[in-house]
Amino acid sequence: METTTDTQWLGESQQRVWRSFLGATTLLMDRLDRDLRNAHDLSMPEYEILVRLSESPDRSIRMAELAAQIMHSRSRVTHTITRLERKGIVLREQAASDGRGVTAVLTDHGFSVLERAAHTHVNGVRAYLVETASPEEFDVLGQVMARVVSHLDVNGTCATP
Amino acid sequence: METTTDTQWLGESQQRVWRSFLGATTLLMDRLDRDLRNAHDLSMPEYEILVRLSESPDRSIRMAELAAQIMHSRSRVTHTITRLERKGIVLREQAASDGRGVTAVLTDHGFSVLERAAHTHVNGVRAYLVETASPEEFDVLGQVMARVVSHLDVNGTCATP
DNA sequence: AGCATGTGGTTGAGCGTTCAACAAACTCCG
DNA sequence: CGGAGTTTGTTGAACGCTCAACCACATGCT
Repeated sequence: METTTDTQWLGESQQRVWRSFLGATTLLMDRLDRDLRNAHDLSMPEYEILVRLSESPDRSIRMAELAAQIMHSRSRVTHTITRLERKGIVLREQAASDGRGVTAVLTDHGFSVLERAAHTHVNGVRAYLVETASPEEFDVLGQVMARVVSHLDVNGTCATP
Repeated sequence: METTTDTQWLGESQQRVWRSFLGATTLLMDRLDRDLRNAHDLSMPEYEILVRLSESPDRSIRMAELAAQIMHSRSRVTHTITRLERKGIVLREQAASDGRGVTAVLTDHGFSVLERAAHTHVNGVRAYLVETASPEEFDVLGQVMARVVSHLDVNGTCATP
């Protein structure tokens, strides 16, 4: 572990950046989530899943792959898919070729929910994030975030407790 | 609201940035939280509160002010402080001069918990975020995040449902 | 003073997440 | 083949957060 004094503390300005980052992500995620819920009865995690499914051949993805794509635990995806299934937005299918495999499939109803929700979401992302940065700044943001991901997402699989 | 077609979708590269951002924040927050919990039985939200209290005169802040600083709802802060109180890390005091006011106070024990936890947290922030960016990039990050906050945090008060 | 409105803080129910434990199916090597 | 070890997905309890309702005090208007 760490002894009592060998830590390199954050400087004044680094701290300011870090606190802005914390505040911004809190406000941003809360807001996007709330917007989606109010307008379409859909949470952000649910929305992310719909997006991935809709982009995939057959509108279906295996549970583990889905979890990896959105960086959620397998357990979390199980629960989320269960809720989505109850709403008739998604359904489960046995994966051919692997007895354990389960693939989530987007229903037609689910797709139409997504089509409507996407407007709300994208407008939010634009207004709350994209518009606050110049294209150059936005690129920098992307590069840094990508590095954070590849650094933290060892072996492409999220927290598997 | 929005009609069916007037939405300006995100371009290929904007989408990549946005997804990196989502993934990075998910992984980053999860990891910092887990590190703190494993080493010090403290969640990120709890830690944030301790930091603010420790920086404040008398190591005490009023509930609403605390909520505003860390961008959480008043209700959320109430719950978090209740848990911290049970752990003996914080205690509640009636605010003089306002019959309704309650201020949270950091106990000595709480302060010593914070002293130890800070190492873990700061090392994490450095390793997972600061080190992945050049100083210039990090500044850009800070500027953009600060703008997001001031844009979303109208009236300095978080989501008051 | 007296009533309306606003603010500070709490409460409890319900939802969503984590975590640890588990079962079933796959892999691979002796 | 057969059994150890891994991967996939689920489960249920415990925890944390949100939301709406609420009480108590404060403020402002007439």
